[in-house]
Amino acid sequence: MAAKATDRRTLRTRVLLRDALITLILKKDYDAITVKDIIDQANVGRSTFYAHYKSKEALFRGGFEKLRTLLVEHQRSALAERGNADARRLGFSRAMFEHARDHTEIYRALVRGRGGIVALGEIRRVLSELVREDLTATLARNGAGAAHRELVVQYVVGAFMAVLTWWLDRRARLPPAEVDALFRALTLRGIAPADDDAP
Amino acid sequence: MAAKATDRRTLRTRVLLRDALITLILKKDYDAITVKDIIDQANVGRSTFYAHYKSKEALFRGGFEKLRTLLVEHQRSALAERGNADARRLGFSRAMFEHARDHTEIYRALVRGRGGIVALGEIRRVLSELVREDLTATLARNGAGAAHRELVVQYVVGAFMAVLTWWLDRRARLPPAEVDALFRALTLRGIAPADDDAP
DNA sequence: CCAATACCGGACATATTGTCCAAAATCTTA
DNA sequence: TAAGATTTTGGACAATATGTCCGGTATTGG
Repeated sequence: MAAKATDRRTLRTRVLLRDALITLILKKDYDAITVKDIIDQANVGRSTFYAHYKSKEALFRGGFEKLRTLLVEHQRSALAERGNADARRLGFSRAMFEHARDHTEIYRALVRGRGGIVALGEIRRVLSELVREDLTATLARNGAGAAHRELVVQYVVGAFMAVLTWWLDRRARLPPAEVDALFRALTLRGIAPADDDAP
Repeated sequence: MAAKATDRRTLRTRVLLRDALITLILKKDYDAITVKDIIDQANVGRSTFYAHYKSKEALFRGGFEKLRTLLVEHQRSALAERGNADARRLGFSRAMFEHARDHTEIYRALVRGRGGIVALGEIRRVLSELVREDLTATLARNGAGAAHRELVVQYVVGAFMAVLTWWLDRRARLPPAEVDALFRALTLRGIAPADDDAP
């Protein structure tokens, strides 16, 4: 692996490779993309590619680092808020929807086909971390549901991923704020919220 | 493609191939399995494989058909039962967990790794219908959340699939009744259930 | 300026895919 | 049961992908 991440040549190469992969993903199925495609598109030598990434997947996965950082930040600031309890929960949700809306093209490309498996898996991994944090922070006091906390983590993340992909499939018509609100309501209070007798 | 599905040789070969794939899936990652692996395991000629299936995927999908039929039948009989109203809410849940437990081997083989995407996709499709019915039946009166009912469907199914796979990954240790109860509680009341003052 | 380092580019061994064939084995049915 | 139909075999085949390696060249940081 090319060690120093500060060398201009290193940075240049990595950007070229990532951009090339994104370009290709928008054009064809993730599975159909070969290392050769990538280095041709990026104008980079084959050995250079392997000097930076072990495989196509490694390159692909690396692209999610920024997203992870973004979501972690939002989660942290949400947890730090002093508002009502609900506002502190699920701090990643809103940011995630907004990020997806701001990069609809690439997200939609990511979600479809085989690449979606890797992409969604990666997002799922990041979100699981955050939800785990959330639960640890907010459920710390009542040891009640702590027994199967991991089940809850999977439940929440699974639900979120489903809503996210549904939303993307629907071309992200609903405003992020709205989907976010719906998701939060469902997650925090369930699908049968106080069967209010309101007409 | 070998035409006649009644020829003993044909049937024998297909069974051999499907069994071989299942055996291999239990041993290694779906992605890592090659056609060669399969025909070696099945003791079948390479050309024979391609006489029956276009690809590894085709074989995988075909093998899943049986499970799908089985699942639908199970759901039918579950729906036909006469229970009180509460029991019919999310009625698929309990039956699904029990069915999964009764066929743990196959489920785990299908669900694990990336090969599971295809299988889970089918299950997801079936469940979506059931949940849609559920919501239509129980939320019919209050037109409130009807606007984005499909979002709720995806939410519930996504959450359920996540719990199911988590449960399977954990070797289905928890009794079906217990997972079912947890899932229902989360879905109907949310993860922050009325912060009951109970100690 | 110059030593360090990253890139090139192409060769290389290896592996996988999917197709093809003629001969042998097996099946169906008359 | 015999014969005609069908399937399996086993290996050869081209095409393509992967991952490693090297000497030579270009760029960089100090």
